[in-house]
Amino acid sequence: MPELPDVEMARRLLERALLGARITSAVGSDRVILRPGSSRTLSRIAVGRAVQAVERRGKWLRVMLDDGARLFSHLGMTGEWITAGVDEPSARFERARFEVTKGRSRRSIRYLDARRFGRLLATKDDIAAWRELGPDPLTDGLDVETLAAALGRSARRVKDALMDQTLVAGIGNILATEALWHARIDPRSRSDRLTPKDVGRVVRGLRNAIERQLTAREKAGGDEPRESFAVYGRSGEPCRRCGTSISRIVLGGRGTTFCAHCQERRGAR
DNA sequence: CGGCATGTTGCGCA
DNA sequence: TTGCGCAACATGCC
Repeated sequence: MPELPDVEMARRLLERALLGARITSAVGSDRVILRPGSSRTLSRIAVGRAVQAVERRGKWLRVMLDDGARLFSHLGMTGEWITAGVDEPSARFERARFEVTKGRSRRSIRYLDARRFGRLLATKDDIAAWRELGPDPLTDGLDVETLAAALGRSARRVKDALMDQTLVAGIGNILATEALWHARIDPRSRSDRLTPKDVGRVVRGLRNAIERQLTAREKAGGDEPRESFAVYGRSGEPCRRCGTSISRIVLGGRGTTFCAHCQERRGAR
């Protein structure tokens, strides 16, 4: 379930469970997810440590430990964190588990991941993927100047540029699709052909899409209600603005829906 | 059975 | 060098 809003929900859950807690056990049951580390690395770095902060940047989570070491979590396509009682049996697709104590209470925090595209890393320093992340729209804020500069440097399709984690962090296929619909810009537009006004609309489109997905999750408690999407997954349905049937194309191997009538193309191809 | 999937990386080609 | 398609990763679900 992972794009920025989902990862933010995961961050809040981990913060409630881990902040101020001490890790008494850490076990990973899947080398793919721990790669290039191992369950031994994970427990060696995490066990005995207290958690000082649970942060998110884009789709990455960073758990800061009291000796300066850190845990990084990326949810891939199907990753999920849950909390459980220490005696509860393993959940389906459970790949790693932490046990923590906070005051007198003991909790078990578990990482689930069906497809195993996610990552769980224990390191002494920040990893490259974290360092190379662009500004996060929620924690760093999104400003038109910065985005305009980033988009202006490349002739790529604007949708691909928005999903480039080094330009802006946390935008995936859903948010990019939704934001461009809100902005009324064709996803195939060249990113360097957007006017400053266009970039302003993209920024508002992103804020709008992020905000409504976060709210939808806060309300529903879990899954992303498809109801909260304006165009994503709605090919063939009428555009909510103009009624035109929503188109579906494939860009960079990803399904892309848009309204061919009210999302205008910038830059011919 | 076929098609699709919220992510990332690496390869080959133009 | 840049942009882009595509396969791979490993699996679930409709």
